[in-house]
Amino acid sequence: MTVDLELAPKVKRPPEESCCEPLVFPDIAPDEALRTARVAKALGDPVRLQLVDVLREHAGKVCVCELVALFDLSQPTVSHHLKVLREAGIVGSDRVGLWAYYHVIPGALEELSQWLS
Amino acid sequence: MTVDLELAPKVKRPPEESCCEPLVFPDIAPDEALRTARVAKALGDPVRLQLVDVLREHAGKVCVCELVALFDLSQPTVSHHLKVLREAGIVGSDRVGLWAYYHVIPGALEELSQWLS
DNA sequence: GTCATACATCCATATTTATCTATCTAAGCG
DNA sequence: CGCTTAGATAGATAAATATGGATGTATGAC
Repeated sequence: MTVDLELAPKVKRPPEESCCEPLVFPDIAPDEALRTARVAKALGDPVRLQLVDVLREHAGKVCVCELVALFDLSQPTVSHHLKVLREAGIVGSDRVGLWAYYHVIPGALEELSQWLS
Repeated sequence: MTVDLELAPKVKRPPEESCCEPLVFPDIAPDEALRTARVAKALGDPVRLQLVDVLREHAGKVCVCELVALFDLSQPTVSHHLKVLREAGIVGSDRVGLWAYYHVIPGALEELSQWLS
């Protein structure tokens, strides 16, 4: 994940005759694009999308062992997907004894959701 | 992108004593999860997100040369990103003479948007 | 016809990612 | 203390991805 958005300087425009509307720029701010894309990227895997789907309904009530049982994947792989979601700021976890309970962080999906609307 | 969702058979449950709510499943259907994740994945890059952002406002009015000028990226790289968006069913293109005009396909973001709400 | 232009495709490369096995850590139990 | 169990981490590997240079393919101008 590059932090540089690679946006060209806004002054640099092609001097050619217009083939289309000139001076077009994204409406979204570069840093918002970065944050929104990061969330979308984390959701861009069917396993992770389903994990979030489960956690939205059963926040704080489902331990990881239950999440692992949902998929035909190894425990470390599910743990990896949870880590990706954690690093994207989408989920958080609480440890209670031996078990870890994950939840969707409130508002974590808000920016993406807003942008889509 | 694996087509197999790796969902475990729903009958297989851990026989151990309950550490959490048993019999939890995603609310989302596996095929919908696959489609939604595919769209999210395509949006999971700041360049592509900004491309879609521009096309939402200037659909059919911006040629690729203008899109290339927006970023500090080569033309083949922008073309690659547009292809990813095309293959995800998010954008379409029309050629007019030498130029190609892209647009966001109506409803392409609907399923993801709905799921997020 | 030749030439230039806009865009796509091909090819190579460096980086990232998904997955597993093996291992580690922390907590609970005896 | 040792043993077990839940979960995270480490390491390895195969696959996917981002990027750019070179090339191909139309189209339009001449």
